[in-house]
Amino acid sequence: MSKKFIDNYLLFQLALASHTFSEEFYDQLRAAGVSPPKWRILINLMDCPGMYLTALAKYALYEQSRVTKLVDQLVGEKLVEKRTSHQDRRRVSIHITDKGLALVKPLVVQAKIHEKSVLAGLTPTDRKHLKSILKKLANRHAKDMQVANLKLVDTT
Amino acid sequence: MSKKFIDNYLLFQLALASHTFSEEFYDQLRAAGVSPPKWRILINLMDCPGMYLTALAKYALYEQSRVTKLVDQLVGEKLVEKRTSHQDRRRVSIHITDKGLALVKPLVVQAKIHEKSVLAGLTPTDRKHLKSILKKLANRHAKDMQVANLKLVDTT
DNA sequence: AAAAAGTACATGATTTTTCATATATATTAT
DNA sequence: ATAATATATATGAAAAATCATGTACTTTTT
Repeated sequence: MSKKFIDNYLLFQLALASHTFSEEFYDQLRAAGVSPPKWRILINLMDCPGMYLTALAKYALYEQSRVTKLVDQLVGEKLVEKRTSHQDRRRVSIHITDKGLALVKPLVVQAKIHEKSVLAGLTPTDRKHLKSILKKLANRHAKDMQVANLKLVDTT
Repeated sequence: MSKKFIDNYLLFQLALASHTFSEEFYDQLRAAGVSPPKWRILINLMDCPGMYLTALAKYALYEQSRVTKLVDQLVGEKLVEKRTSHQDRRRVSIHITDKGLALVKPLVVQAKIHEKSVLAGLTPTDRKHLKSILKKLANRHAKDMQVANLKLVDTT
């Protein structure tokens, strides 16, 4: 079958790789009773606790209003907490709870194992190249963050 | 800010790259009045006209029932046509119309220009490595297609 | 120091997407 | 040939996501 345009189109290639491997891992997540969006919120908070809601949204690649709703659900499950900033009472910093950490930590272990299985399909040099190139590409997103002059975490 | 896990986690890196660049292009699409899902259906059909609905769904990375609905909308806009297969009357092969091609072709030109701008941020060797590695990764998806023993196009 | 403009987050209506399942046709096993 | 199983697509209710806008607070301008 000829897929002349698509198979060489970077955006499709990236979407395909992302989709294929994410779905693989999402099956494991769902088996643990965690939806993919909640996982994305939780690992971001694990990496960077106390992030402000808008920053969290940008890092988790979701819309702000969606993150408001996801966070509210997670608050209901006692997996995260919201704290109003004292410096700026409009802002809400989000903190992962101990319960949240207890849920997410074993999933991080699983994620690392899964990642290994994905990378196992590549040669060591390919692995190195891939990660280094993806990091270079990530800078464009990082620039957007700067342009937005985004304040990330609560430093009270 | 320390993002120790996420910044090195392949699935996140892929999602970030895919998201960042796709959103850039989606802005152009929306300006042309085409939603991202419809674009994905249409380019797949441009590349491979007459695909069966289920195959189209796998290639466009959407669920079957969703593609049924997207295709029905596109039929309403006269951008694609559905034809029942004579060999297997359950199957529906989807064909892009001339109107559909006329809509999509200029967008393909834009997509190629946009892709160039993305790749411009990389060295020529990085560009080569990236595409070749992504193609290797794509084989896992291709294997799924084979496992599913998917009949792709109508050959009446 | 007001007024105006800007920002962070929340809210609710609308749209999109998913999930479970129905329907129609094909294939396989008896 | 018939029954049982499997497959392709459609459908409709439910859930999730988006969009436009509201509210509360801050910053900037005059």
